[in-house]
Amino acid sequence: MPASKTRRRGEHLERAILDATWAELSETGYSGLTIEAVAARAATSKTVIYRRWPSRAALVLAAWNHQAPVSVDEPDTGSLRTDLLTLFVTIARRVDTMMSEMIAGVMGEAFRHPEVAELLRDRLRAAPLHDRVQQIVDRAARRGELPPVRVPARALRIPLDLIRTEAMTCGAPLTDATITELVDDVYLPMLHGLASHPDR
Amino acid sequence: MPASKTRRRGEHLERAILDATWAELSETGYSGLTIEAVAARAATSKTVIYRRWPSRAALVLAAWNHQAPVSVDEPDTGSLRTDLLTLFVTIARRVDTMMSEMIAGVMGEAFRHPEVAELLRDRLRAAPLHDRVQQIVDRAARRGELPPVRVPARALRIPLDLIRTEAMTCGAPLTDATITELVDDVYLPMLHGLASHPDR
DNA sequence: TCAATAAGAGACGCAACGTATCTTAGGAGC
DNA sequence: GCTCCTAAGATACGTTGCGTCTCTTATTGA
Repeated sequence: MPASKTRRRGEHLERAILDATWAELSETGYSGLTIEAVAARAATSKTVIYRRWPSRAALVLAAWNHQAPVSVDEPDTGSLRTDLLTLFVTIARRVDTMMSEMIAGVMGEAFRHPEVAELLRDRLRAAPLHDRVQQIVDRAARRGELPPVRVPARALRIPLDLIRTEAMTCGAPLTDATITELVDDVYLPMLHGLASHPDR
Repeated sequence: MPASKTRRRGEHLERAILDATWAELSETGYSGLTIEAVAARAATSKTVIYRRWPSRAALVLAAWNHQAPVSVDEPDTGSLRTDLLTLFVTIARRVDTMMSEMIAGVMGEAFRHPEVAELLRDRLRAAPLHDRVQQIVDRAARRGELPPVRVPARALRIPLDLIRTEAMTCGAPLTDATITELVDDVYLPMLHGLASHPDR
């Protein structure tokens, strides 16, 4: 492409590449994503991309982090169970097919590139959604639905873990029935167990 | 390779290919696995493999299923908690790094090949380990540690799901601390919750 | 014994990899 | 405003593995 456009640099260029990566992901998925296609879409060249990110997985992770997380307000629905269902549905909507395939792909490469593994781990652990659970539990305690508990960090992560696992093994969005199952057969019992046998 | 060896066929040949696949998986992992290398190791040619399996993922799944599952006896340790810890450790030992990377790889391809997705789903759901949980719970009920419960199918799958998720995001075998966390902060509370608030 | 079938060898065009080289634009410092 | 110097961008390269194809030859079972 001759000089009709001015040459981009730094921050600006980087954003363009990450946006192009995200667009490619949406269109062709992780397995179909090629550095060459990203370069073409961003109207730059492979070299520029390789200068910044050492692997496809690193690029994709950067693009993922670059995507502004849509903030969601979690309303008080008046009961612990419906609060949880709402939360699970919110998470499930976010972990769609493209997302799952991307995570599977990045996971696969994480075994070869330790630095990717670390980035991925951080990404999955830092999810702001985890805090929501404690808020929901606190509300339930205030209502008297549950004795007050401090939910362990591990238990806070479970909703996202379960939904991700399910989405990845099904290769399709979660059905309402599955979500109800996760809440009624797993998570709600777990919270009741935690609350009524504290510590142990 | 000229005809020093007699030409293999059918069943016999198939086993040789699946064994070669498993060996390649162990050595180079899923991401490094190539059909050409498998063919070379099995002393056959690509054509023969492509005639039987449409994709790398399908071949790997077949090799996985072909691996004879090591049968493990699950002893009665005298308490629900230690029974569970023993079970979790058994599962975790089985889901080692190679296994996790393989599953991640197959999952990635499952999104493109629906028939692979189905095979994978079957493989993950049919795990004989699921039944163990109900046995352990029944024993605990007999001891009086827990009211008797019928654990829902979804809840039976949780141990394997959690361990797999953890192994895949860590890229390393689970530590004892993690296993203890999964039992104490998640699964044991869940069972107590299920047992003391049946149905709901 | 002979035909049908499947194994095995190899060549193919293709796509993307990751690297290396070179030119040129644009920003910083003076 | 001029000049460096850095980074952008283009392109070409060898490599690897893909998946398909064609052709020969061994084996089997009727």
